Amino acid sequence: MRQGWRAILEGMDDFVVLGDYENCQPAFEAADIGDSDVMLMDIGLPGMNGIEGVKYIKQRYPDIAIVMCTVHDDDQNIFDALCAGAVGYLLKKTPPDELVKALREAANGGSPMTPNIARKVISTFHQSVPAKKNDSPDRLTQREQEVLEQLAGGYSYAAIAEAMSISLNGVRYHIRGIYEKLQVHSRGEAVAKGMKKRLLRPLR
Amino acid sequence: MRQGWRAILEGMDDFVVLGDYENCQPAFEAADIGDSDVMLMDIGLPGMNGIEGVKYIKQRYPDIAIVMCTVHDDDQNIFDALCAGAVGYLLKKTPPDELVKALREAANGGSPMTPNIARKVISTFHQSVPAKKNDSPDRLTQREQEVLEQLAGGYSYAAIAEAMSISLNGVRYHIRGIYEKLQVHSRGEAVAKGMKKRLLRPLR
DNA sequence: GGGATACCTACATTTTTATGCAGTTTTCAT
DNA sequence: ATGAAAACTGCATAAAAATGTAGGTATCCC
Repeated sequence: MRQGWRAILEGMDDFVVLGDYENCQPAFEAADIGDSDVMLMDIGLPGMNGIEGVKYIKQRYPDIAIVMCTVHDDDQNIFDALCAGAVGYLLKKTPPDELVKALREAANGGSPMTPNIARKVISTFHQSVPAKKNDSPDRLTQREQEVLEQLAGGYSYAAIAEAMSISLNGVRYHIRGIYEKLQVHSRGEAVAKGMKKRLLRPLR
Repeated sequence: MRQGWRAILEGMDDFVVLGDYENCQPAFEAADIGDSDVMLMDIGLPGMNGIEGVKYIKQRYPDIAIVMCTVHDDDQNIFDALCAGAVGYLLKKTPPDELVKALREAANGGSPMTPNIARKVISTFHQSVPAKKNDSPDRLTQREQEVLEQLAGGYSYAAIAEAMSISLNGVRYHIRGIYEKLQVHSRGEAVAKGMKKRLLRPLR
């Protein structure tokens, strides 16, 4: 597969293949590794796996655009790779012409992904819908939602009280409601659970 | 512009245009609005803006795939739209053939985006690189990083102590370090700041 | 052989949080 | 008109968390 791609890429006049390796070790020892603009990386590799490989490269050469190309399409691997610093994520079944297009895109500041993976990524932003009147046995009230957001922001009860123009006890009242509905017993847990349940937007 | 797109889409035999509207109000009143598979939405609209529009639709018809198509390419608008529930984000300069392709992609479970926007989205996953020995006047130590992750998980000091096999005071020791380096005075603030600084992976 | 840094323990004190209990007001649906 | 739900207020107490002070041990660098 590697050989095939090398051949294809060498055939394009806007690509130069600096090297191809079966695993991270020899690749990272190559003298010209730092000259790469784009790097294609697998995950299931002998020795250091691809995700660790991404971290390693990112630490030394932060400007190389790394695109994952692997058979793994589970959330864990996808998000781990992206967190590690990969800019794109393709599956091995990607046809050659799309791969070439993807590499160009990566080199030009884009982030090539399969449509499916793109949707997974985008979905992490979606907040849970308030839902009119139905389902969730105990969804947060308007005010509770507001308090939860403040909690996530790291403000003290006193600060929240002031921001919301209510008393300290008022804040306590809402927090009680939040804890009960979320089934937690501390601020940290509430925020963590709020994130998981998409009640809070990722605070970035 | 709307008229142009309508004409183009009506020309495709796999599209049926249910309607096109200048703003949200009349669109949401259309009887067949719920039958849509895909919806194209602008942001700068008279009356209810596009982001609010997305929320409104998502609440009533969660299965409609909404693709933003707008001139706004600033982070705020992009992420607000995605948080509100949009599955794709295009710019108005998108040529017709790509737009059609994007709408098909959206209908088939994909998330069309311009390469630039895709990179912005992916970048939110990237964690700050540990950095060998240089810069950041006070970056967290290995252990502090671990503790911060536990804090973000919502665990109590006691739980963290057990998980890390150190004493309660050991946990306190590291938390001190974190607070000082992050210039905060509470758990919530530390987690919030850790997220902003990309020290923590978005906990989704 | 220092000196700096990370890692850890222990103890004490003050602030915040978490919870229990009680009561008032407004709104909204039956 | 009645009742449930939401949005508060107050007071009290126990449990956590935040901070200050004071050590002790490794490791790495010059």
